[in-house]
Amino acid sequence: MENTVKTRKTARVTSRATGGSLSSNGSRGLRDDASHPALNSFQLQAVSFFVHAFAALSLPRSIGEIYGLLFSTEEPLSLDDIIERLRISKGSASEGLRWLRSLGAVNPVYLPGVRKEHFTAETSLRKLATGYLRDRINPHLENGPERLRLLEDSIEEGSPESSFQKSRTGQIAGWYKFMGKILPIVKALAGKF
Amino acid sequence: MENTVKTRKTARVTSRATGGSLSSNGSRGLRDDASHPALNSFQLQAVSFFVHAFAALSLPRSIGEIYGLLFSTEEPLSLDDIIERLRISKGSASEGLRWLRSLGAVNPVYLPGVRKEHFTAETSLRKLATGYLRDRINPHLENGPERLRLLEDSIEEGSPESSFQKSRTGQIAGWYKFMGKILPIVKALAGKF
DNA sequence: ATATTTGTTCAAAATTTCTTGAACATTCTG
DNA sequence: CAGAATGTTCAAGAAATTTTGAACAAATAT
Repeated sequence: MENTVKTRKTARVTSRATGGSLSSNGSRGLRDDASHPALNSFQLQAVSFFVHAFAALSLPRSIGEIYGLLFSTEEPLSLDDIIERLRISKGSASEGLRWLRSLGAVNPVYLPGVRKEHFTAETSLRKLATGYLRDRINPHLENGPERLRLLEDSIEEGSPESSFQKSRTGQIAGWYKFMGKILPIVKALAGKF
Repeated sequence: MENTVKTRKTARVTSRATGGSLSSNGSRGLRDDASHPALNSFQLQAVSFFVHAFAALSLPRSIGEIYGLLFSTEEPLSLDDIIERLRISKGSASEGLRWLRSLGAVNPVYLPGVRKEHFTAETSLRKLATGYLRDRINPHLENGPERLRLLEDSIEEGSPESSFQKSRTGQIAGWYKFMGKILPIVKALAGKF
């Protein structure tokens, strides 16, 4: 469902693991153009790490890159810092930051006397998990009851299948109950880390 | 990150919710050509339901369609039954079934005297959750220790950042511990549904 | 052994998703 | 207020993923 390794227009190279073992610099492809601030080895490795981790959630590479850079950098960075260092477009950086911000994965830092907005990575597991669940999981669960009702309404009452169909919708109802139970547990446990 | 609604070559139409509320038949686009077995309303609704649910996990539509059809059909279905009823290609059906089978989301049913392999949907939450975690989550977690070591090895010992970098890698180590704790809980609770 | 049925694989086409870059909006500065 | 700085949006292009369909392989029947 995801496999190949291809080259990009720019110097960036996808880092999809080729099945085999991890190269010491999992994702290269951050151009190191003398005139621009290069990433140190920890930052490079962190970007690689998060690009991979975010890909596991089918999230775009640019988001992993941005989070990885902020995660591995102590000072707050501005949009332009991110663009320069990762050599991604303004559009990607802006949209990526917007996404991370809405999740709560990134914290705005107000630096007195500085115009540009700066950000640091949020690393609290509780906040990250809560944000992810809120933004990516809940929206689907909220539709749940309505979708379930649609399904129930389509049961062919009186037909020979109706009994089977009822057991199936019952099954789904159980799945929703499971989600209702497990999510609070996840949040609670995440709070301990 | 996913938004538009477009038309396909065939009669299929994407069912990406347009933000608004759910149409009574969320995903149409299953051609209803007089010569082929049509889906009943419950099946149509179920396919729509699972296409949507699987999309939440960024899984291909065809997989949702296949699972939805099996879920909503009492009798075991063969590859050809699936192709006919969903009007998808042999390739998609075969690969989709392979994927569902490897997850354990689909059960082969051996019908005496019947050549074709037939399948029913597995609906046990425990089995589905276990399969999903095994196939899609564990592989990433297994790389974890190696990736973490790469990151630790890239810490610039002695530099002013090294302390910060150590706290960051410590953070990640904590995340892995969290996963180690939560996954068994998820499996255990799933077993109760 | 040969033909037929069943299922898999994979290159090319279709589709979706992501990225870029430039236009636009907004806020600040002098 | 004009101009500069900062950030957002979005259409077009690039890249990645999914689907198709046809060739191939395997298994069974005749």
